[in-house]
Amino acid sequence: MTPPTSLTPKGAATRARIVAAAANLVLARGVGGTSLDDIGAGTGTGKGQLFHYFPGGKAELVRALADFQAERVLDAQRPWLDTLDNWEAWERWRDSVLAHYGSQPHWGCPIGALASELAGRDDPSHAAEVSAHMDRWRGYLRDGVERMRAAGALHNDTDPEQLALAIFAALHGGLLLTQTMHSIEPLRAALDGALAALRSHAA
Amino acid sequence: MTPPTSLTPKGAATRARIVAAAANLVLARGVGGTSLDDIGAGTGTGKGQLFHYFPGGKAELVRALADFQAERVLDAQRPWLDTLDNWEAWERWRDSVLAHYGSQPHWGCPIGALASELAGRDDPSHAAEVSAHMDRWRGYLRDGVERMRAAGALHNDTDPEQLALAIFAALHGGLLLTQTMHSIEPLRAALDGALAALRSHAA
DNA sequence: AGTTTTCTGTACCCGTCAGTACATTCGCTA
DNA sequence: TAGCGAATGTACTGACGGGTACAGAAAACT
Repeated sequence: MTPPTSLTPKGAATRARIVAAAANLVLARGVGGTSLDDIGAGTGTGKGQLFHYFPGGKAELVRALADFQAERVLDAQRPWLDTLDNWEAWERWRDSVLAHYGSQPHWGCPIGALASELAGRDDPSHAAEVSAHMDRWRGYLRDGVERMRAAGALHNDTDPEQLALAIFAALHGGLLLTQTMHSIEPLRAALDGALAALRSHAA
Repeated sequence: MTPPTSLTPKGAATRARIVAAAANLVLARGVGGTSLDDIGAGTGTGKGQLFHYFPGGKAELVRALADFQAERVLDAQRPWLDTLDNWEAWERWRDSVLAHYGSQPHWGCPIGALASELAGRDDPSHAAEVSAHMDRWRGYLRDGVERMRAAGALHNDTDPEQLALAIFAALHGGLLLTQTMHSIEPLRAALDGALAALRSHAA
């Protein structure tokens, strides 16, 4: 399950190279559309290395990909995501999301697409690990709504869980549509709509 | 490309049986996760029939599936979807969407999941045909927003295209989350949020 | 230097799956 | 009842892809 007991600097570099390249390939063509040979060709490596660094095979590689992409995506939203407690911060958060996904080499969300493709596959635990990232992400939004309410910016009867769910859904729906429409516009519209919904609860 | 020059009633029934069963299998496990043998087993048929009725192979079958599911999904939203011109109609529409997806044998949206899985695959025209269904669906929502504005229920500076995009994104994001959370709640929250955004443009 | 461990490359195995070939049965019409 | 096309069943093929075996190169450690 775990890579060899220790990694030399060279080994760590190779492993990182594989993850980064595989992440982009999978984002572009999906897990099912990306073979281990593709990944090897994209990194100048072969199956030897792949199974050396990911003894669990493709499943373990995909797990590593999910972790990698989750960090990348969440980092792009910081520091706003962590401190959502005023209207200005929400706007900034929206801008950072738009900027991040607009600069990606491909449309769509690495985590969302992964979660969707893996849902209802053979291994439920596999899908669960990916959706755990989704839950964490959604949790940040819920905390933000909660902070807004605590600060008196939102009505007291606002349900942070529900509202965060709505914002999170809008975000991912917008990302799904960027995939099919090949444009950033749906994401912008979706986030504007989500913030309008948030504002409709203003105290 | 087209099935044999003519179909007997028996043949038409078999074809329909294949489409219906395949639709559910693909909804549950995705295109990549469903083999032609699976479909055969699920309908008591074999590859003989599959290629008899869909000479274009899996690609043609998937196209038929998309058409089938699109009609099914849009029909479930009628008549509200066609006549969105007052607040009550939007509420009814929301209810019909919730009822439909709540009664499905599996979570998620057949069209949305298909569009996401096919985006960035080998055949772009294949993905385009699926997303054409998405565009049509979105068009109904845009017309509804347009009607609301024409009726004076929304501010005149409201952009129906943008607003419909936001509502459509919320819908599909909610559906994506039903897949990962195995609950209808995210869809309900997403639609409530979308309608709140719509109401924020009330005249 | 020598030994051990990590790193890298290649060739192979085996299951799965889309697609094909072809034989057989069914159902209609003459 | 003969014949024709549609409908069905089965066995096969060829490619692809995940995974394994194993051998050689490169470091690290003593």
